[in-house]
Amino acid sequence: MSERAFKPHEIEPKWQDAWEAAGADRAVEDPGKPKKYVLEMFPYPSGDIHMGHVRNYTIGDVVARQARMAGFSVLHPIGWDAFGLPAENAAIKSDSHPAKWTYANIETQAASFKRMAFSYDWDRTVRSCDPDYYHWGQWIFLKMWERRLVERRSSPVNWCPSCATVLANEQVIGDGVCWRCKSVVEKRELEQWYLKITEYAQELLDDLDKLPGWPERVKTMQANWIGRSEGAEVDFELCDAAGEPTGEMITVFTTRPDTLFGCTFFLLAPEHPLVKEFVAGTEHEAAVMDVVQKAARETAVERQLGERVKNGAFTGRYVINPVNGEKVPVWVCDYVLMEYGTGAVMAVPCGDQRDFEFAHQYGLPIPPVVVAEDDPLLEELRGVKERVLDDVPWDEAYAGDGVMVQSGEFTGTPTGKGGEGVRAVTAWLAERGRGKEAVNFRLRDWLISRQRYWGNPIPAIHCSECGLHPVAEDELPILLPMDIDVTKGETLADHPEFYETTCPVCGTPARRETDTMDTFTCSSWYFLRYCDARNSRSPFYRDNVDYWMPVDQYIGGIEHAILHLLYSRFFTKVLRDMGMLGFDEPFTNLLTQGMVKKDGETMSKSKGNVVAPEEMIAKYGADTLRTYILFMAPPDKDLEWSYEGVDGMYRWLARVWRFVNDAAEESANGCGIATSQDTAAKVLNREMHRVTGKVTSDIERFQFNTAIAAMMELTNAAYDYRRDVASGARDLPLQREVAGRLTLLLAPFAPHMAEELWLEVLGARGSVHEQAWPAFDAAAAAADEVELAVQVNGKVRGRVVVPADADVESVQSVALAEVASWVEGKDVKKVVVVPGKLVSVVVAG
RNA sequence: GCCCGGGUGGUGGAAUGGCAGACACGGAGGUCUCAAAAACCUCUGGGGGAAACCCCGUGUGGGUUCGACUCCCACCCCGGGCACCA
Repeated sequence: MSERAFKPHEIEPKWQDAWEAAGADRAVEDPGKPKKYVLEMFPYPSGDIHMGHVRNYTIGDVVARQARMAGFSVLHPIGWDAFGLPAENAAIKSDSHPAKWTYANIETQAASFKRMAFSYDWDRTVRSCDPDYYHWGQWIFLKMWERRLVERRSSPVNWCPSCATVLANEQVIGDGVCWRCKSVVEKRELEQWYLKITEYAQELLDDLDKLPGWPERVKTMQANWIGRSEGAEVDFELCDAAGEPTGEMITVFTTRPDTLFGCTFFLLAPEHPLVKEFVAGTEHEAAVMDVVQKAARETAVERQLGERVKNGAFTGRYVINPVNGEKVPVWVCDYVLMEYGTGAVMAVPCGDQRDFEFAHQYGLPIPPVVVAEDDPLLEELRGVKERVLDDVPWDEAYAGDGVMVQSGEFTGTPTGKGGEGVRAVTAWLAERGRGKEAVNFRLRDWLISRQRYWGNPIPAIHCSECGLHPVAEDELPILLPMDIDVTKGETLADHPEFYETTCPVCGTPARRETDTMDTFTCSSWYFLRYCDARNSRSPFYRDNVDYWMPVDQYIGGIEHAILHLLYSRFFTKVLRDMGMLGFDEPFTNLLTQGMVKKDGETMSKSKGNVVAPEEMIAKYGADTLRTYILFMAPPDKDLEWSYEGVDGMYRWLARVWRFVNDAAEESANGCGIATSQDTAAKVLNREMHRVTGKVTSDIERFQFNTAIAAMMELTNAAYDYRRDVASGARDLPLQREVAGRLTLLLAPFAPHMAEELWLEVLGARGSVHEQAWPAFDAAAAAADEVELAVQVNGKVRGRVVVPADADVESVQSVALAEVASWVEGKDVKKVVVVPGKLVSVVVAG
């Protein structure tokens, strides 16, 4: 037989050109079809594509291609997250300009994506470093400013000495290192720009419940990051240096107001403004300032190291506990954080492990106020209202549920997390105006300013006469100047021609802001821009966004579980409140794909274990690479690269190729007969229908590995048929139908080969990618006879073949006969028949 | 410490509570060939047995069930996130 050889390198470029010329992948708003927005996180143009890209974008491409065949109007766009520090570092290394490096890499990656046959609508390409994109990033910033969501203020911030810029909280990862360069982050007190994401903390938390299509893991991480705590704010009255009440209040946040009677000291963060005021010129100044300075010097890493020693010092001042009027000493200590709550804490050593340790260290009293029901101590203290015991006999604090003791009128109240005691004490305080219910979040505002050149300029002007002003909307975009030499370490702050301007309010000489925005501001709305990518009057029109959004399927790495995904949710909610769009959440379904590893480790140049996608395309073709990377593991799990596995995938595709060619040729020559009644043909026909259903449902559930396995089973069934049935006796129309079906099912995975088989081998009309996805026929997939396992007391002792529609009684009797020797002489207690599966016989004796 | 995942052959991995190990890689043997490659065929969890077949087996120990990789309880190990957050 003179069949055509499988030559991926000839057919792949041919079809890529043909599809591009035909504009095959353009997204069209077709009112006659349901829409589907399939999106993969856009890449950073860091150089050649790597296997992580191949995996991410292949997953998305299979989903997009299958959706088109299944009758959806599909938006599947691509772009580049093109601002950022690596471009500056690369420019310094190569004595070049970040723009040059960035655009060159975009070209390289785009060419690779085309070679991989990713079916993008290239007309909608977005590059975040293009002025027509970052223009609208600046515009959104101004709109946020109008809505009081932008703030410039001074606070302790994270500083990366290697990147020479500040970082957002979310960008400090692991043991206090920079997310990008892994350097140890320092604390500095600086004035910076913030987006007030905390205004949306509650909604960002609540709306996680609106995302059933997100992995539980990601939602948990976001919920933990937002970190909501319920409790109360309690006002303590300050005393003056002589210990006399001043009438002035200081507020603390606590989750356990029910333990207020156990408060024996009061703590201030080292950075708290009252600290210096309290100790200035007193005998306590030296010791307190020692604690303050030590805390300031401490790096994030030092804080992580081993068992932390708590440092503290008495300030000489007192506050008054509102529930019992007790005078409580005020200490400064390094485990209280200025950024959380009010920077002041009521210490309850019997109920909080940190306070417990601190009290031990400095010899402060630890009176028990909440005692567990099963604690013998409760017998001694039950009903005791006044403080009679000053030190608990415990080795550690008790934070669980229990009964209040030594707590005045509240003594005897059951309490614990959300217990009655919490509500009772809070209500008591509220009645007297000394406290109220309160909620605190761990989430901090998003620090977005960066002291770097290659980013979106912040559109603001500093006037020494009249303050800080936004740039006028019609002056946007503030163009990022190109004549900056980063190889000399220059930033915008080194270029007067950029920053010298006049104040838009008073007209005096003023200074333009020289910080740029965090790149994550660019990636927080790019998915909206794709819906209306060439709009020059607005970031996007609402009609277009409301048509395509929300993203039906979003695909990307787990490393963005908090960062990008949280910021994008925030932007979406703000834009919704601005009336720019009409939905609450940007990404309906999220798939976090696993990493591609080699020898158990992530691929990296320094480890020398990188497998280059382009080399694999050159050796096997893109179809093999695409199919392989989906077959090796479920998409959300890590994948271990195997060269042998790629060989195997190539072999299978070649096997499919030969079968389709043989089936087409035999059909054309007519060297067989139609005998679709025989058993072998029935088996093959059924397998074709079963596999159609399996591949369809597996793609829906992102189980690409089992979808491919099912297609392999169909291939094997086809080869079994050809082996078992002599060439003159084959059912040629069936063979041809199977060949066509396999080609259609394979189209999203191996698009070039499927197209070649469809048009050139099977001689069909119209691109395979424009064909309707084959419908699943359950009746045709059903067998008329089924084999059942017969169990006796849970063990398989035989098998019977029965008609698929056999009634329970006849199945039972056939099954009992099959296992007669196991049942003989025993008492049959029960027979369970599971249709199509098995028969379970229970015997005794 | 708290919160998520996960633990199945030599390997990657399959199994709406229903025959554990689909599919593939690797391995062994074979067909074709002067030979090799390719292709094709057979076998491939462990133990016992000549064989039919039997016993054991999804991290460990219990439980629910006619039946558990799957559900429940306790524990061990691995990976990830958070962590002096009051």
